Amino acid sequence: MDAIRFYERRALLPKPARTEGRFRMFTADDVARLQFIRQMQGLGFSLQEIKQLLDLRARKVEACSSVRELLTAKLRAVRTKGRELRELESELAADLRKCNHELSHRKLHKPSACPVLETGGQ
Amino acid sequence: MDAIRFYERRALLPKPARTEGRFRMFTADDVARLQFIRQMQGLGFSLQEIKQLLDLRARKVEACSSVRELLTAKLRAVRTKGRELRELESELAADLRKCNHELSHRKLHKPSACPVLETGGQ
DNA sequence: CTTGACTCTGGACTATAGTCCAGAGTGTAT
DNA sequence: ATACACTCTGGACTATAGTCCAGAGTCAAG
Repeated sequence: MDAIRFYERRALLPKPARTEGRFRMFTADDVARLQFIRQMQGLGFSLQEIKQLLDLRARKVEACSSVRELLTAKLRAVRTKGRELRELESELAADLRKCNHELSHRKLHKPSACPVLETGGQ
Repeated sequence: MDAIRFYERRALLPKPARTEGRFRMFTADDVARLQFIRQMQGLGFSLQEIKQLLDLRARKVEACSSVRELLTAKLRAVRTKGRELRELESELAADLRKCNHELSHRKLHKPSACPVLETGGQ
């Protein structure tokens, strides 16, 4: 819950309506926003960047071209990240196949050998 | 350069050989290691996690099955991240197409409208 | 062999993204 | 009505991932 107040202070979440006793009342929209924040964080965006993205979607701005630029930049970054992630994935998957294969033939060979560790995986 | 000394202290890079005057001498292997660290960081792994991965490749461990488990976990995480990233990418790409399209027809319509901002992009 | 650019050290400092806390107040189940 | 769990606040603290610094030393070119 402390994180929510933190996001509120950083203006990633709007100041919520309160009960008579000053307790925050969250809307479904707040929840969706929070989920968006968490997802973007998981993808490696900073709170500052996430705020920019959120602001893009909320603000009534005239500067469509600046929106366009930010989106283009984000998209490029996301594509690069995705490519790298796919490479890492196939490396890890290959390591894992080797490891599993070795494991299933374990008793036939010297038992301390691990093919992933031997080769360094790449 | 400060970061390198930091990684060294955190044992992500090995203690390098020194010149007579105590200057570090880096090997090609050190450079590759550093590149690996930077790439993994870009993919959202913490230094601690990266250290684990590096240790896996360096240590002569008998516990191949624990290696297997760590790889499996990493792979699952990487796949999920990749899926999310692809979703975000197509969202951003769609927003961008809308934005570009609107831009090219700008003068025919009300000039302050931005389709990305109007719809919220999803 | 001097000079200027670089590196050495430990320690202090920074930004980010929170968590933890005490003391006070609130909401609700019984 | 009271107990108990939860929330409120600002401020202090934490972990991560570094950067910046002063004072000392080193390397390489001229």
